[in-house]
Amino acid sequence: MKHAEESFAERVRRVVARVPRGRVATYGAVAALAGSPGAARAVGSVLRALGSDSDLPWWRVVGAGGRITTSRVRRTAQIQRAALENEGVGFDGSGRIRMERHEWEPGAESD
DNA sequence: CTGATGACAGTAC
DNA sequence: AGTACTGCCATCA
Repeated sequence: MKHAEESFAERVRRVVARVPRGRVATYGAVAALAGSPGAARAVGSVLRALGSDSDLPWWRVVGAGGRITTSRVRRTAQIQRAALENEGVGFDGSGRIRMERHEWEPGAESD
């Protein structure tokens, strides 16, 4: 069935919702999966405007190289890191996520 | 439609 | 390795 023209935000939410627990995806990857490669910044805007009633696992979206970029908005970085560690995501000594271990590979969701 | 903004990304120093 | 600057793209006034 054909869906109506979904906005970029709609597609982003859908992609983020697909990210399995214990895995993370970069903004760039989400943007590409949403159909607009290079729109990483736009992805950030979408996630920022989510809301408290959103069940979207926004914390599974990280910056390039597994860096937490949410520090730009607030102390959200602390919450995000706690949530990720809670899911079993490992960080290295520099506060970066071990992407080699936790980078989400679309299609290969079998763990 | 033009301009400003922003949970980014890549390059330069 | 950390900071600064530029580029890209979607949303908002």
